[in-house]
Amino acid sequence: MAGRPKIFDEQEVIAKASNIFWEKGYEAASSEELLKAMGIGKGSFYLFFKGGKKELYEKSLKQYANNLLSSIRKDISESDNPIEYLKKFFFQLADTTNIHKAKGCFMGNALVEMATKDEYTKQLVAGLLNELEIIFINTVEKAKEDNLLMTNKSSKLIGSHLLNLWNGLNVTRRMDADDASLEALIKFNLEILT
Amino acid sequence: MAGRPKIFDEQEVIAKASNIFWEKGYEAASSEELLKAMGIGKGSFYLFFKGGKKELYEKSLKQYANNLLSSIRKDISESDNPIEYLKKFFFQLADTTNIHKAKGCFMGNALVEMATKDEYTKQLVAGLLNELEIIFINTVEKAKEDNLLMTNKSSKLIGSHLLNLWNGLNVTRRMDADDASLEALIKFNLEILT
DNA sequence: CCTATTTTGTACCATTTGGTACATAATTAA
DNA sequence: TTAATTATGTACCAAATGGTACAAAATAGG
Repeated sequence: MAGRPKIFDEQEVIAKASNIFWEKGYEAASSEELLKAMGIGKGSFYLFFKGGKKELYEKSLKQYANNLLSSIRKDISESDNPIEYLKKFFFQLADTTNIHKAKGCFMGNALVEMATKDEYTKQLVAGLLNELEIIFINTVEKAKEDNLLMTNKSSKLIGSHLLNLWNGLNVTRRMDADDASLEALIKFNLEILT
Repeated sequence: MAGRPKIFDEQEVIAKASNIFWEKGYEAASSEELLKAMGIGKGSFYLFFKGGKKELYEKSLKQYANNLLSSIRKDISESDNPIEYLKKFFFQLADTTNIHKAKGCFMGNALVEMATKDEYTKQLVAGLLNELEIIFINTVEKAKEDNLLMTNKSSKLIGSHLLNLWNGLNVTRRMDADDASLEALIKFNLEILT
């Protein structure tokens, strides 16, 4: 294989672009700052991302989501009490020291921005969030089987509740409520997991 | 008072601009389409909105929110069962025939878009959403006094839960879930009002 | 060492952006 | 009728946008 060698790794530059997109959203992230963050020039970028900014955005969302989902799946499968894991997962949203506090959920942000702007991307993001919901549902279902959880509510209902809680908290916490209020709110919404 | 007469009403043009901002967000709403929707030219616009697009956006948010809040307060004060009113208020979010289904909540959208972009506007919107929360809290509090509601949870907790539910549903329903699932989700989250 | 191949960096570009300048139109008060 | 005042419409503008063209650089194989 001849040719000048690439100076970047695709996954790495996508990860760097993700941070910009997550913080600023699609439109507000200029290609200039994206390129700067990625550390590559326009020549290379448009050679490897023929779809331009939109392609980069979609790949950012997919990669970020898949990493997150994989990480959660792994943690749950390794946990001896998945319900407790879920609780911690939500309580982290009340932690002010969390770096990502003001950024919300990358997928949720994208859903809001793309909902009226780009049907394809919206469906893509909706699918990713759906995968998170499925994780919730499966985790709850298995916990029931393992007698870790007693409830007459369906796993589907609880899973959809958890996803909606996730979506809501990622908006609500941007109102700068104090940690204690958020914690009480989360605790209340997780009583179903008791 | 001398001078050429105005051809527009400020509140009316703000309302028209609100529809564009609500649907597209701040950045994606171009001044061209805003002006077109408002039916006025640049000359008039920049004369009355010295702050330009940003001022228009903020006034749109304030006016929309104040109208909504006033309307809700009025409905509640006239209702003989405010708790039932609240339930209907939420169940409308599961109605597909609702015109605004895909648009989410104007304030929630703005909070997401402005959170990392403009601290002032973010605080403004957070304040407006807070007013909605206060309505929830006061309504619940009064319902308790009137024995319309029995619960050992604080009104503040329930109010914050309702606001978070509102925020969540306005994101979640953009995933195009079917009405029945959304209804079940809402029903579950409103059991506290039973 | 030369050639084919692949990547890189930069100069360039059309379009769109929000916003301004200013002449003109439409009023009222004197 | 005229002068002062206020609103309107349009021509214009600098800056920023995402994207393209292309020459130069860096490699591998022959």
